[in-house]
Amino acid sequence: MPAIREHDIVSTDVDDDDGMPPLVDNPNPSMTFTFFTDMSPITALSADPTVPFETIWENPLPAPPFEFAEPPESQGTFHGPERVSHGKKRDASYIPRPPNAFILFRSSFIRSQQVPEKVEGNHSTLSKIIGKYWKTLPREEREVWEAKALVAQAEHRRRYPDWRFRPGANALAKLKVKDGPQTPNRRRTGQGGRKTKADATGKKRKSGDERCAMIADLLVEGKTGVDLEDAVKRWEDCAGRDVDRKTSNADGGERKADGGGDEQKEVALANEFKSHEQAISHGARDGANADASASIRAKSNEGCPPTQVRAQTPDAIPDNRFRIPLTAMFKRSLSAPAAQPSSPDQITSHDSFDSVFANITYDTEDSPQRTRSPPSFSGEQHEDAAHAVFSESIGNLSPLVLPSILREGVPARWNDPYNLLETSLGLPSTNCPELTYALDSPSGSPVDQSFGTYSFYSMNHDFDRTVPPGYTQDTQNLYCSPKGWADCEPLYEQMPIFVNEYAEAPSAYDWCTTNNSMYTGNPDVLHHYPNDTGRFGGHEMIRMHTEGGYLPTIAY
DNA sequence: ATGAATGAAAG
DNA sequence: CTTTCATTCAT
Repeated sequence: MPAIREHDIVSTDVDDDDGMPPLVDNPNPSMTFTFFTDMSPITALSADPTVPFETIWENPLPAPPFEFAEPPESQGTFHGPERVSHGKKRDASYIPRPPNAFILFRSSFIRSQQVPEKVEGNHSTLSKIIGKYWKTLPREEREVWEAKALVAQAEHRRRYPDWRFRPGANALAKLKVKDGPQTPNRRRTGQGGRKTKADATGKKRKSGDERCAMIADLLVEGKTGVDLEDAVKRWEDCAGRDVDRKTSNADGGERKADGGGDEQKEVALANEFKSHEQAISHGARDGANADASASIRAKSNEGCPPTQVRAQTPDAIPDNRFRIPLTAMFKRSLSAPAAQPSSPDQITSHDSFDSVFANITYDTEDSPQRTRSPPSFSGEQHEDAAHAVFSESIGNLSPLVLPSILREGVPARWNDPYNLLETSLGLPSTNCPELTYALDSPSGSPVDQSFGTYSFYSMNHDFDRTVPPGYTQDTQNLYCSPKGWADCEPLYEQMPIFVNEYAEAPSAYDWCTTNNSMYTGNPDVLHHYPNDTGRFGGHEMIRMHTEGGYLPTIAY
């Protein structure tokens, strides 16, 4: 029994059924809101506390390429605290951290068993491979995982409102339990601490890294399973030959900081092998990795590619430099006091709505300037204001959704955080912080239930979320383009309406304005039609019709 | 302020 | 052990 637990607060009250924190009397209120009578609870899916937290990201629906197809036997199984995370014996009531995007990705990847055990069974090595693979993910694809992480985080907050991350607590407990010497407080020994594997590992480790890179590249090319195994085998043959050749030369046994020739040679070798493999079979995966030209020179000797340098899997996708991660966009510390301490069990759709209403503020306090993230956005202030709203929305209301998935050939959507199209609302600019979400959906069923109408309405269309950082308004054409800031006026709505990763792009949106004007349109263009009157009590209304979409695994 | 440390999954 | 990321802790 650990002396210190991270969640000690949670245990203040235990008389409830599900071990949830005390039911705080939920005041909700003070703000008047209007709802549609036909709105169904959007909480339906996640209100059940018996559902493992992990279900948030354990969505069994296959939807490549954004989700890995998993072997049948593993589907529907949960992996998480309830199942004893990973051999780590912990207090039954221990609350793990919510997973981040990468962890989710990694879990899914491993569960998908795309890399055969024979190829690599060591999880440390797998982490390396997956880490490299992760870096090659196109932005849209990574956003999916970031969004999942957001959802997971939101759900985590919902289930454990009082939980906070306490790095020190566990460490202290450890020290206490093991009063022993305890390895020098050096964690993350990275390279410094214990690289005593100098000798025999000298060559091994290096080629091991190279192997990881190679496997990652093969994955990028779309190779999995047996194909991957074969390709790896071929590479190992070639690499082995080359390594032998190299070791015969001379090697003091230096690695690390070696930046010099050997590493580069190996990289070159790997690169050319990659192109060689590409020649053998074209990768089916998307991305900017299509480089068939290099594959022409596949005149291999003994099945091994000739020596030649070639660009490898990029360490970082250029685009990512200018991209605001969803996790940053919706960032709000879990530890930040819940603006609305309502009990999870009490969360109903209306409660959710209320909480949303009641907590929308322009609090710029918790918006940490991303000092290092995006290089230079002159529109940070705007974004900050927007960020506050987003944060609250995510934190209390929750992501109804996951970020839009920009599929191949699918134009940017009006509500895509990074792609503004014609979204001018042409509405009066009255400032009114209230904001509401709602979801018309068949209530109840989990995961793969299609949802009919997805509604979003706000009492204010002018919350400062009009132009995302890096975008500027084109007053002529009424759209924003990534130029700069200049004189942006709040003519555009940027609403974080997300759809879960399995949802198709909405077929149409429509919304009603205070003028009882109705807008409708496709994801890329919205049209106006004025026939719907008086329906929404004078509030801003956006309704999104979707087809073939699914409810998010979790909703509030 | 900013870097270091922690821990989330996994076996 | 090993990854990335989010968060907290310490300087």
